[in-house]
Amino acid sequence: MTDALTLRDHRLPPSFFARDAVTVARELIGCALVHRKRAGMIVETEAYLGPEDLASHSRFGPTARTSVMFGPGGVSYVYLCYGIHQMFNIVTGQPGEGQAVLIRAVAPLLGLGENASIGRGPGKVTQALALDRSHDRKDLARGELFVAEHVHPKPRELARGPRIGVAYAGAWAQKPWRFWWREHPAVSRSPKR
DNA sequence: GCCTGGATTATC
DNA sequence: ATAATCCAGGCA
Repeated sequence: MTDALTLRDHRLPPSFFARDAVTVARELIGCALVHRKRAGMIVETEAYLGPEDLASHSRFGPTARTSVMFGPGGVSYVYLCYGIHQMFNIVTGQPGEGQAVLIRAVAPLLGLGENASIGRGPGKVTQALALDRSHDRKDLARGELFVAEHVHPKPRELARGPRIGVAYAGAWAQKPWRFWWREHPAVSRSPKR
């Protein structure tokens, strides 16, 4: 059974996030993203590496917005995109590296109701879990926002491919650093290019 | 300071 | 195909 107490007992430790973003992005599929009384099973992620990755927000080095990416793993990074949508990320790796994983889709686990089924995409993840920029730079090792290991009935079928919406990044746009649960209905649509 | 363009989404 | 909506980051 999935309930709030069970999830709370399976919070992922900082060591989980201290590894490289691609590994963390892959292993987050199937885990639970928990915020207060709401939880969603992560079914789609994208890895963003450090300044060398021209698709990453860290490509300009530490700035007022992105300095959190250069801190330790296991901390949230939430930003506003297109002036409309809030995007939820988790910093990974070691201090100074500038990596993060974007959570692009979750499936309803607890308290999401119909929210999660209305529309899809990373902007809907924050909406469903009631997250916004006030949840930026939160330590996922403590508090009411965290990721938990989650035992799901079906074995996950993992797919991977290029990240979405980063055509400006040249060759880096081709890197297969998007991961998703194959054929899961909650996964975002894949726009052309 | 000004200007450009988004790790998007829904609708026309 | 395009509007919505605002702010980050580069450059002057």
